[in-house]
Amino acid sequence: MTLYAEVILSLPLDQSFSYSVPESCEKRAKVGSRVLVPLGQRMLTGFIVRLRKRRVSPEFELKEIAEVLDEEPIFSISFLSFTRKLCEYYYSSWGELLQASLPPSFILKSKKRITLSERGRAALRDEDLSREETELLRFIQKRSYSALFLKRKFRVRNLSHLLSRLEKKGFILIQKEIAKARKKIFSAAPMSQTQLEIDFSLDAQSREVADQITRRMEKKVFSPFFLYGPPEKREAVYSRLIKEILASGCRVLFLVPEIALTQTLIERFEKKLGEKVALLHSQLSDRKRELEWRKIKEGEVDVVVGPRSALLSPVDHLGLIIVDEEEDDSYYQLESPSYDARKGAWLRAKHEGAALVYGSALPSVEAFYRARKGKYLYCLDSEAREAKVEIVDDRLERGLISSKLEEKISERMKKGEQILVFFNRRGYASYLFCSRCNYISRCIHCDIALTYHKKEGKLVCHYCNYSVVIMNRCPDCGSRMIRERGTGIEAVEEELKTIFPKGRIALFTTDLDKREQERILRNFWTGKIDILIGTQLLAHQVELPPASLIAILFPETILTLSDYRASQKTFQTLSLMMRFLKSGNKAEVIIQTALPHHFSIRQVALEDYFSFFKEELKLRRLMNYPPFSRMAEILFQGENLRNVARKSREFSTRVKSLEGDVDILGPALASVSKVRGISRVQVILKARRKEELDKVLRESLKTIKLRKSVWVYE
DNA sequence: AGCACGCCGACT
DNA sequence: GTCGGCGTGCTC
Repeated sequence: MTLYAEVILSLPLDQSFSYSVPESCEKRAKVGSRVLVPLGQRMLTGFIVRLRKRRVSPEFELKEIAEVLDEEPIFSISFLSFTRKLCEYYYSSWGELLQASLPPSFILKSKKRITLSERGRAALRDEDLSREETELLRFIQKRSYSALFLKRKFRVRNLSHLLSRLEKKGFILIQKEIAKARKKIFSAAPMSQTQLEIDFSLDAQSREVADQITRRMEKKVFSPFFLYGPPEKREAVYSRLIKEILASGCRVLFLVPEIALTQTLIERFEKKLGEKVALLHSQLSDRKRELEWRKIKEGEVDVVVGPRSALLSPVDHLGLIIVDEEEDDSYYQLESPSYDARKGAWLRAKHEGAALVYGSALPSVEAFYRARKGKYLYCLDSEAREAKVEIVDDRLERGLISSKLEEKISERMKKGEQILVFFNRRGYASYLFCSRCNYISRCIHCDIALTYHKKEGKLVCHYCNYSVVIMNRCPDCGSRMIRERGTGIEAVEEELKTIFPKGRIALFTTDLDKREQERILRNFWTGKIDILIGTQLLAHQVELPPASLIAILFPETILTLSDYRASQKTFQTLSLMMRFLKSGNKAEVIIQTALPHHFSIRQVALEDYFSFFKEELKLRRLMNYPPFSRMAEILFQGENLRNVARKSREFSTRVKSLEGDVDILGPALASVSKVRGISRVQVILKARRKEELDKVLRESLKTIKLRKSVWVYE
């Protein structure tokens, strides 16, 4: 009797494909196994998600599975159902998510190899060929190439046309081959005996919290916790919980923000937890990643530490998931397959009956609200400190650096103390314009003005990196009256260098490469820099030597973003910066702003998260933003705006025609309406509950055939 | 996604 | 007439 398999492929489709299982594969074809299957002209790696004894749709002949790639299923049933839930929640493709959870070498697919034939060689000599034909045949003279490579190399739109023509004429050979899977390497690493060195120094309050959580954890049913408190105390509680869970024979998943996994943290973890920990991070090579994946799969690892993608690692017997620094947005993957690892952790813990611990000193308003409401908030008091914070009203100032700030910096410099300056805009000026004809240089690929980078003498697009050498005449009217508008961080540096010519001043931005960034940090640590000026990148550093003066310039660059979370982002970023303040009452912070009365700036100054939370929550309630509603942002993208606009209108009409209590905003051009030549139109949906969004979105997304991304905010 | 097919203007 | 650009629709 024939078996039929339902197979999920890594395509941007919300659909499975059915294949018949040939007798030779019947034993190994199991739910959760990888298979090689034919689809159209290709061979692809898919995943069996269901086996049937009878075929469902008898209308057409099914193809056979070509090969089962695994001896034992690579995905457990519970992992399959968890990932399915996760991508349903975020409207992503299940196949893409499953693929993303595996090392790249586990995915086999056919590739077309193109080789020049003898006749082709002759034709190249003797025959008259079109420009494109000659170009391609010449290119493949020396060696053969894959079709995909050629497609990228030549910007021919319809390569398959060209290739099949050449094949018909006998000029080229097209072979389909499947890259050989590397031999299975089962790293037979011996079970490590490393004793866990865990620090138990918990104060009374932390011990009480840890005990409460432990008691609930022992029941081995899903239970969420939110740990609100400073990093050292959270870490102590985590250590204790990890120990408890390990003792009970379960494993731990520990998620941290992308940027937090620096070498120092990795070393610390290794020391504390020994070899039974797998550390996943972005610098890992494919080879190393595969090795770690296998170690986790084989159960040789008890604790998996990593950024959001670690959520998808194959840990069995999961007893505890920790999501530290819950407020960090790097948990939300915006590229396909998009998902939020914070919600993902919730879903996974629920599936596995595990405990879930979020931790933060600056929780997102949404999570904090839910934790309070759901009665799973646990507070660890931080030691009150009285930082001296002063808000300087910039509207009364003339220069970039207020006289107050200048005075303070000068004082600190005299004492030989270090200063941190935060300003969140790269470049020297937002743009250049001609004061005669008002011409502004814009990016040719994106709908945005080019940012002036004085050091490089360039105008740069911050969206696609396109750049042009700076002009001294207006390209439009030829006038020399080129002016700057909008201050960037390079201008801050220039101004400070003018005021303090002897000061050792450095910039810290993403414009520097990794090595330069490290060099600057080292120099700041060793005291070779007096004033370090940086953007977000600086604020997100895990550690910096404490500074006795921190200057925050124009936080309104974040506050005026068109995002309902702008206040929260401001509060978070400024608080992050203020972590680097030296303790003791001599240290101080200056916030120089044109919005000195805004509540998020005032409450940062008071270091009062709770007041900020209450204020922000009030606004969210008034405006019906999350956590009081759920929002979905749908971004339509395409080469011609006409088509994108038409499809997005079609979509909104469809949504409106469906029954549902959903508000619809747009379609409207996205805030940057074109990026890399792709036009962008967005629609925002708002509803009381996620289910209401689902009801209309599932239906209407299917019918619109255009590249689209969906993001969920809740 | 990637691939084939079919339609249409333009150029030997 | 063919070539090559482009939109459309399907893949078990």
